[in-house]
Amino acid sequence: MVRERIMMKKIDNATARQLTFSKRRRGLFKKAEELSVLCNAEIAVVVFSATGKLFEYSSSSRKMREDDIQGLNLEELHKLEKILEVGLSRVLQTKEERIMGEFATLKKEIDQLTEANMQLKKKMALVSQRKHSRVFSQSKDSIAEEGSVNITPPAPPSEATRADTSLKLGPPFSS
Amino acid sequence: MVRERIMMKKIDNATARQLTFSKRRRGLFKKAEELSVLCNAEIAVVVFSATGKLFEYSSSSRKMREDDIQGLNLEELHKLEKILEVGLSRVLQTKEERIMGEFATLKKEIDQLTEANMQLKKKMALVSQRKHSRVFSQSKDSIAEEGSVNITPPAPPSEATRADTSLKLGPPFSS
DNA sequence: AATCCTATCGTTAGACC
DNA sequence: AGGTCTAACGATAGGAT
Repeated sequence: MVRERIMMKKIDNATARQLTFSKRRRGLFKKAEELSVLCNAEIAVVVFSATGKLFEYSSSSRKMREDDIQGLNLEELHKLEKILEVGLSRVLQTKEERIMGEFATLKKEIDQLTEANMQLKKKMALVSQRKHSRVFSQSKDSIAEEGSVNITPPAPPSEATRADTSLKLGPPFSS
Repeated sequence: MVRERIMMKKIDNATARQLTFSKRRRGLFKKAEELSVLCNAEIAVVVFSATGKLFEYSSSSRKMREDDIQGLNLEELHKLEKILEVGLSRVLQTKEERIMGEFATLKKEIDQLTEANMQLKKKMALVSQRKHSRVFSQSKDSIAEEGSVNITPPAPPSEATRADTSLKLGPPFSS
């Protein structure tokens, strides 16, 4: 078991690559932590895996503190501003698209359920009629009974929906 | 020269600390680069030194690429959005303050120069008078001569100035 | 996928330039 | 400040669990 020198190129074997990613990511975060402690520096590290998962390290509980930014000159501020602007706009745009996608999925689901509900109502009406012929009259208004599927139609998605990307989100939808 | 084990706390000696900061920062960026290459990951590292200087590494020429963000779920997007929002607002605010400070400094300088200029004009007028008494008449309109200090008064800073923080910046002012 | 193990590689403290 | 050198420390590939 001779340890071989690592070539600096993408690891071919997917399993080995994933393992290395996990190990070296921890190593990187540790190095960042050490640098931050030893030299009193403020550090943020953002890692996107090839599969798109986000990993993040920040030396001071995920924030760019007042103090850290104070010392920067205008050139540095300008540079950082641009980085953050691009990042934020990308994130906002992706988030909006994602939300729209979720809306579309939900709407589809609702349509399908609504359709299913209608079918059930029809069936129910038929059963009700047959019952009626054998026994006696029931009110036609109270079609919905215990155990039936009944859905309140949602408000139709308006133009305004699209603009609001800062919704208070509940537990995340899985992607 | 026995190398001692490093204690994980802030290095007391300022010189040694600076040296370690420089070395380990390079090391950290190298590790980030390696991880990015080996595992096809997208990585950004932001380091603020204790003195406030900014150092930045990004695996793909300072950008959060479309692809990196695409894979994130809503929770991750929300998280990243918040990080970037806070960072950006801090940066923008600091930049604005910095620019306002620079404006104040420049205005002060201008006031001083204007004052100096007035004094020089007075002196010039006196010299001119004395010359006149010894030689002969000069037009009183052409007070400004080669070698004299003359400043065009700037437009007074308006309210509008404060709002514009996205000025096209030239070479940075030193801080 | 995370953790342990360990031989080995890579990083870096300390010294000098 | 920055680069070089080197011994030793720390990270990690490969393997096992």
